Amino acid sequence: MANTHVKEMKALKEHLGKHQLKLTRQRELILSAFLRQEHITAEAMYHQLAKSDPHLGLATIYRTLNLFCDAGLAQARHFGSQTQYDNIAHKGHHDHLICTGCQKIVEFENEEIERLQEEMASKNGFTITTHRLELYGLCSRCRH
Amino acid sequence: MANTHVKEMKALKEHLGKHQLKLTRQRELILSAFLRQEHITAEAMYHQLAKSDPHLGLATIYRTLNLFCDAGLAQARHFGSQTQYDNIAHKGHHDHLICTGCQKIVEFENEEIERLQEEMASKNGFTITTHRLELYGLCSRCRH
DNA sequence: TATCATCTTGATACGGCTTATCAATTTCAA
DNA sequence: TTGAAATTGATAAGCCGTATCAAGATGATA
Repeated sequence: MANTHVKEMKALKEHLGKHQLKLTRQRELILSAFLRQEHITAEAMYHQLAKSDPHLGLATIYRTLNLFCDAGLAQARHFGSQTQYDNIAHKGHHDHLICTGCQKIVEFENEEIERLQEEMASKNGFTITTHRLELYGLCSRCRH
Repeated sequence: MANTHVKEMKALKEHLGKHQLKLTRQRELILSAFLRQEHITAEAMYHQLAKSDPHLGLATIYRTLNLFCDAGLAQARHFGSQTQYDNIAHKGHHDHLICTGCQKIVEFENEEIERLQEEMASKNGFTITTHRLELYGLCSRCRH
């Protein structure tokens, strides 16, 4: 495990400890691979990791990515017929523009929107830990 | 068919005409039910319409809702494991503040955020048809 | 309005994605 | 080191949406 991901590793261990779960070789491997991505599907990760560990099961990948969601490291997003697991660390300021024609995804960030979100939250007594903003529509190509 | 939905009916007929498709009893029934909703799943509509027409097939609902998407009356959006069909005519959106402690959901609206969304979209060549904004965090009560 | 090519429907089989199941294995606190 | 408890891998099962196809409905045409 690269020491660049110490923070996330620590967060995971904390979650595991709190819920009587165990740190396994597979969980370390999957975390390491996951943190290198901005977002990935279980299937894609399965093929990617087949090289380092040919016996790693697809079910384990699904279970582990869902575990990361519980631990606050990942966020699941349903798109098309698949589930994308977003890396929260990268995603912090990445919102999505999604073309419903060709499924293209464009990422963007806007500080002003973030600021207004904070404002709306505090106005309602909330403290935001994460958010999700997706704009659906047609890209210039698909509009015709 | 209620005469309140004349405009949408006309749009549908236009699409049907252009593509050599036919206007059927089922399509009229489903359109009428669909326009009363802001968004609905095929399954939900299936149960809802079972009263008026017990023989209406689920496949027909899926086909017809997808047809509405093609005709520009509806917009499919993947949510959880299901597909929500949004009524395009309903433009008023509410966004959500979701407490991860007690699961409370607070709805809010912010014109400025909507405006900035449009801005980001057009900057990337997109035309937005719908969006989704969810802020996750803790409400004042759960913060302690 | 009767005809009939074409489209649509309803029932259901099918396929893709994700989760449940369970025996064997691994983890980790004592 | 030991053993209770969690995890894994293989795969069955489940869910959602689409494809298939015979039977029925539609609507352009005469």
